[in-house]
Amino acid sequence: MVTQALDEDAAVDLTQGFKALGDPVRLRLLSLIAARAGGEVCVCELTDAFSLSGPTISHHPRVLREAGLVGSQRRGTWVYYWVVPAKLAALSQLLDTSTVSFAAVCHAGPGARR
Amino acid sequence: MVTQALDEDAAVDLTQGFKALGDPVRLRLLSLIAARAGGEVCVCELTDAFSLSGPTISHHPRVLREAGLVGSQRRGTWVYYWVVPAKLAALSQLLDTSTVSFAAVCHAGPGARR
DNA sequence: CCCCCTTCTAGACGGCTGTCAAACTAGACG
DNA sequence: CGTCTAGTTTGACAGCCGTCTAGAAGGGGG
Repeated sequence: MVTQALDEDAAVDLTQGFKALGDPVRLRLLSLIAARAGGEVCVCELTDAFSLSGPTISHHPRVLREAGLVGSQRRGTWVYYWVVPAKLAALSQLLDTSTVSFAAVCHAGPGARR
Repeated sequence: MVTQALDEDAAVDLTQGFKALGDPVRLRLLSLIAARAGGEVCVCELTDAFSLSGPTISHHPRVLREAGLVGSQRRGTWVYYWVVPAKLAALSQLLDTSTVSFAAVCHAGPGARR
């Protein structure tokens, strides 16, 4: 069954998510958004939470958004961000050693492999 | 109180793990190791699975090891790697939106904590 | 229409990171 | 000891990434 693991394409795709999480600022940013039960957080709140320049703060949510981990919308003057639970769940499940984890994604067939 | 999320120290610590996963080669490497029910995989098998130079292959498991995601041991001529389920579980749980996730780590309250 | 506030874009810069070739170390086997 | 295989270390180099400053774009309010 599972002697084979992730094929390259799947790995690259998933990597996007993990790469986005691989920065302290973004991880805190995401946690800040996720911790908000209401779901939405205004960028201005994010700016206040870090001692970083505006553009830098602006940069990180974009990375999270491009990785599919959060969504965003402008309403009037302010921009709001919210998490995309499905994407987080997908990454979470991959690491969950108590489930099929890697095995499920991997298999891509018996001999497939570059 | 959970309006606040991950503090910086916690974020940096967790980031190590995600950063290690943020590379297609390492993700595939890890999946290759994790998919092995026996648990252990010889480096030579990893080398065969990728078309990368020896040193490069050698580099990636080291990153995984330094992130605490895998362990390694030399036995005779060969070196073996195995996963550290606890570490993977910790990362997985953080992303599991059905649990306390970020909230739990952040709050640093009643005893619990990484 | 003009100004202000919020947010993003553009460009630049320094540091980190993935890769390789070359050389070295650790064991096994005569 | 000599030599072969397995793996790591070292050093170099290109490309990516996080950060900043400066400036632009989207809207609200006099």
